[in-house]
Amino acid sequence: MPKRPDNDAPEVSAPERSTSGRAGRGEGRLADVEDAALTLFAEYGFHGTTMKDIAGALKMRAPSLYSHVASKQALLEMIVVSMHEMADRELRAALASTEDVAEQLRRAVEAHVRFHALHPRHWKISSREVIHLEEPAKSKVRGMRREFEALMIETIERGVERGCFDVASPKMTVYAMLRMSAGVGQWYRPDGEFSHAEIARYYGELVLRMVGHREPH
Amino acid sequence: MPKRPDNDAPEVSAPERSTSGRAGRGEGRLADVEDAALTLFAEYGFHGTTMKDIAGALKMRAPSLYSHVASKQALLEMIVVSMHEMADRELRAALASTEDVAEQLRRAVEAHVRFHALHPRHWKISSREVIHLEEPAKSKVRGMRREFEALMIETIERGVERGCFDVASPKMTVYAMLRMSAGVGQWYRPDGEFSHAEIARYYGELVLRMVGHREPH
DNA sequence: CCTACCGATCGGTAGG
DNA sequence: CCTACCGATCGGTAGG
Repeated sequence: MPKRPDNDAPEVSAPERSTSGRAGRGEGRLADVEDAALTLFAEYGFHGTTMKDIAGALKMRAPSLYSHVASKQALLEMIVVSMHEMADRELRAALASTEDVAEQLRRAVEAHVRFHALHPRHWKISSREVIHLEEPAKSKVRGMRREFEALMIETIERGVERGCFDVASPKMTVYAMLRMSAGVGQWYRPDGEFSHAEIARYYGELVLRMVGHREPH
Repeated sequence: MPKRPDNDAPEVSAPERSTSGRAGRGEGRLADVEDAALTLFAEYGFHGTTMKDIAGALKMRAPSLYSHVASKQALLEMIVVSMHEMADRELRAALASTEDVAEQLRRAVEAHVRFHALHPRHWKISSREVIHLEEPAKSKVRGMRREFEALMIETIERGVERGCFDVASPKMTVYAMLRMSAGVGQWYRPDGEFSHAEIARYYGELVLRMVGHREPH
């Protein structure tokens, strides 16, 4: 049995005011519920977290949650879908920010690493709980992932065509770099040895080495 | 709710004989129980799998499992601990197989990639369910992981000292390569585009590029 | 936002 | 290996 705080009664460890900066009632409460779910799902898993746990973190009773969210499943959907939308937006912005394909790749990796360092709960939940998403959300998310990978693969292929990358398999290379970047969210700590900016820079360099980029940068 | 097969009665999809090749009774049954748990925990998560599910996969009733295993928790422990022992053994064998540090690193990566390609269920469970391990198993596993990382970091440091690697942060480099190698278990398919031997070879090369290895190999 | 409560299901035990 | 059954807890609803 997972050791998770018992919430037989509302507790005193919750945010005193709304995370979204609002007054603690109204539409801002949905953001609070999502934030509590984010922390608890990431720590104990979707099935290891109960609606009572989430409510307890907000000093509420479980049934009260249902005035803000339709179901536990809907909470999971919000978390996973919004994460993929954010990551996709950042990737597209990085790719659109320059014409130099090596610089596109570097910025894409830096953005991705920073994203995972700053949103570790989202990826932890997304990666391990997709299987528990109901349709059509599950297919939607899987499609978004494939699209994300395709954008990265195309970028590397473009670099190979232009002669600045030396890559035998763009697909395997992308799988490798996406996993290592996402992995940052599992070991990065804000008070740790490296800042997220340092890590992003370092991983950007690692990836340029992986693709055999030569020119001075 | 996860869509997992209902097992109101024993079903007909289970192994007809013991996975371990024994007669289907006796000590071989423990291996069958572990194998069924491996598949179901990997697919639906530890909390998303019930003892009834595991029993159903073996055409049994849930209470019968308890003559082979002490608890659901004990099953999780067996899976996670044995995985880390296997991976550790393979790493040490790779490091001991040659004096050339670049070759040590290459073989370590190849072994690690192959391991994750061949045992994807073990890592999927280990990575997401450590949190649900009870003490002292949880601390033991975390110690084994740190030791594994330390062995890899030392290898890279040795390469830097000998002048064959160019690495600014062995620690970050190891985190990166371990994540990307473990990630193979999540996309490799036996009937897919690449064989696990091809992937291992490719990832070995990627890592040698990451560490700035130059000499011809 | 609450109390009261629902049917379903959980991991595990008793006792054969 | 089984049936019968335990206390606890689950997500969610009713009705304020």
